[in-house]
Amino acid sequence: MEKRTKHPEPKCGIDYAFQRIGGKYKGRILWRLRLGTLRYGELRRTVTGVTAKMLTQALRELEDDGLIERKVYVEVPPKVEYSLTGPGRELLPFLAQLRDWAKEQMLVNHIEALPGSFLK
Amino acid sequence: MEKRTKHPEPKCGIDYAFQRIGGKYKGRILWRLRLGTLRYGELRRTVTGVTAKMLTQALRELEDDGLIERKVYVEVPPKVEYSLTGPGRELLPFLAQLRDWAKEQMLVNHIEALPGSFLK
DNA sequence: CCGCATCCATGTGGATACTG
DNA sequence: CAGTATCCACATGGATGCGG
Repeated sequence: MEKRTKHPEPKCGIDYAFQRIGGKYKGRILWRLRLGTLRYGELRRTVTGVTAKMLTQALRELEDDGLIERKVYVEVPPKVEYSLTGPGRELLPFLAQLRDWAKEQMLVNHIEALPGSFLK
Repeated sequence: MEKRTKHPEPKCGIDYAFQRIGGKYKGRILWRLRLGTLRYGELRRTVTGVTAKMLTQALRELEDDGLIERKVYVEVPPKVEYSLTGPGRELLPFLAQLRDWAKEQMLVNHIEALPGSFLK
């Protein structure tokens, strides 16, 4: 094992942000942590479809980028807790807004896709 | 040539949104289009680092997802213009705030990385 | 319980050449 | 000008097994 992902030089703010939260699972991980601390296993169960490998990788990158904090309890059985940092928490309003947009889009697209929809 | 990308079933709103705008260049493309219509060549020059292949692919997916509109002028030389649709425009406040967050993070991280910073 | 190591399939993305 | 077509390197991501 060696280096953890190093981002290429961002071209602008939008680029910088997407390098940090643009992964396949990172948005959902941050969103799951909005209500407070979660253990590794809880994240793995609630972020459906993620494998242990990808979850660990995403968590490490989020940690390296200062968006989440990783706290290890040295005990048996092991316990590791993840929580948002200040910068990570600042992303929540944007994610909420994005979620609202998505919910509206899903509704509209679903209605338009219906056969014989009254909107057509 | 055949099928253009089909998204897997989204797990939630956050997932849905990132499937549509989460690519390597999509955020920057949408952001560049915030001020109005742009031609293909203009996009290619201003979205630095993108190749023709990837730009075309991203534009097609954004079009399929209803976030941008593609308008072809049948003339010589050819001319193709891209602009945001209604749903695409609704993403701009999100991108603007994300950009603000990123600018702040870049500033803070840069200061902390300086040797002998007064913040340390 | 929370990972890491390894192998392997598939996807992403760049370089180059070509076209209506 | 605005793309396609082809080739290929590398990254992403899944499956499985092992370890503190």
